[in-house]
Amino acid sequence: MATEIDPIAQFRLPVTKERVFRAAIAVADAGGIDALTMRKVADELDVEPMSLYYHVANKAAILDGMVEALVNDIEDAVGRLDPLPDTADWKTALRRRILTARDVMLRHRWAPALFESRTDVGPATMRYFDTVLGLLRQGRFSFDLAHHALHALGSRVLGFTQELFESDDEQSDEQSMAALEQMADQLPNITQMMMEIAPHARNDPESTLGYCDDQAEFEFVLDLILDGLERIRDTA
Amino acid sequence: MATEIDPIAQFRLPVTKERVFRAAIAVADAGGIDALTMRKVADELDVEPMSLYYHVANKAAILDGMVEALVNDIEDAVGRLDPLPDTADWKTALRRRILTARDVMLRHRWAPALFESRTDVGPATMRYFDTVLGLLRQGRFSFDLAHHALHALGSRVLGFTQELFESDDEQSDEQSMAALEQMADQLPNITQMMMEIAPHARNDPESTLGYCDDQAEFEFVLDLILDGLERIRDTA
DNA sequence: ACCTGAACACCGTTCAAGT
DNA sequence: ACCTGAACACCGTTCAAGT
Repeated sequence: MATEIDPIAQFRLPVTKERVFRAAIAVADAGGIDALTMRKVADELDVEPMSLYYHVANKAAILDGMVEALVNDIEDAVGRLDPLPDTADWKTALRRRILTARDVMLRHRWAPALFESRTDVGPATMRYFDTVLGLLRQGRFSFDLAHHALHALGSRVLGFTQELFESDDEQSDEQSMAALEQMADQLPNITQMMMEIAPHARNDPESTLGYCDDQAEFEFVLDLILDGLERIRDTA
Repeated sequence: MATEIDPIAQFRLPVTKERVFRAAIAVADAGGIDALTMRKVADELDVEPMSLYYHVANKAAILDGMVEALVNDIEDAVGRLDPLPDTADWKTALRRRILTARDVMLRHRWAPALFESRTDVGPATMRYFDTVLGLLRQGRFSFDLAHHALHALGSRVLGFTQELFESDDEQSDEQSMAALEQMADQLPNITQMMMEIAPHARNDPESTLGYCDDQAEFEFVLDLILDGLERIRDTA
């Protein structure tokens, strides 16, 4: 039963679920999540759009698969880290894992919004949370407090927070700064804050709202939460 | 120059920006954010789809307007609360404001995802943050710490956290529970947690992952953050 | 088993035109 | 000033058919 072989198909890698997800990630990396269409993913794989439906049920399945693929990337990145000394405590291990997750996320700016839009949690994500839960348990957290901890960390455990003030690339910082100055009388506190903690930022188009360092803020809040959890553990 | 009057139009309210936003909110309340199309919003206003473009630039402007409308709803709800005694501290005031915001959010389940997807911050939202900043300043926070505090609270200041484990209505809890049991060997910690802190939940289809109380978790984490901030303020 | 072509229903939006 | 009809480009997806 020698199956006929498509003369073009034999010169390209066969389509698989995994390759569909990776192609989708490449499309999103290149053009943002709005550019992610079935037709573009198919293009990326050198295949007709309808072929995708042989491998995945629909677009939602691709979005779910992208999330799982990125969680696997995080787990791989954590695996490549130098092993921690036996003396390392839970906070060190968890903190390092979370900042590694953040490294992965920073390479896919569209990912946070995608993660938060999904409602189905896949097996890779489940295992990720199970591992984090294990770290907390090693840190002598009760299941009850560990459960609270997962809620407290939220998406931060995967290395991101969805910033409400995220500036998109369309609107320049000069523009938002100008809009802000126009409302100065209605925003007495924000205006004063801008002047006090970042007078230099008024002409610095590099920084988000003129004065935020996302990485520093991420770590500040992360430590606030980790320290708060530790304190609760030790006083309970 | 007596303008002709459309005999149908005179029996319906004139379309305005505000009415477009309110109609969009009604559509999303009824059918979720995916059901929000220009055509459905127009239907809601008893008007042709193309008429909307006379009042708003595009769909993105409607989404931005919906966010602003909800922020105004929050501010109104806060305004309707009994005034706090003069002795009330910053934490009481901020906590109450945030839980009031949450009440509004709970009436619009699609709103959290929408809020997080927007990148332009409108004037009402700006004023909201300015007010929160004012509360922190009254609590003797430096601008620097108050700024950190806004990051630490994140979307929580508007009454929501985007739960990664949010169960959608399609997939029943029995289903996710069954999927979880099937992976039990790969999820030793989660499995044990489920058995330990919520053995009763295994047959309780009412609770999210079987044992989470969202409101209680929200308040737990809120207090964790507020207390942590207060501690930093007092030791700085 | 794997891929494709044609077609459908639906979407946001443009443009020129109506009153 | 405010609203509309026709049309366009694009989307996810179905179905029957190809090799």
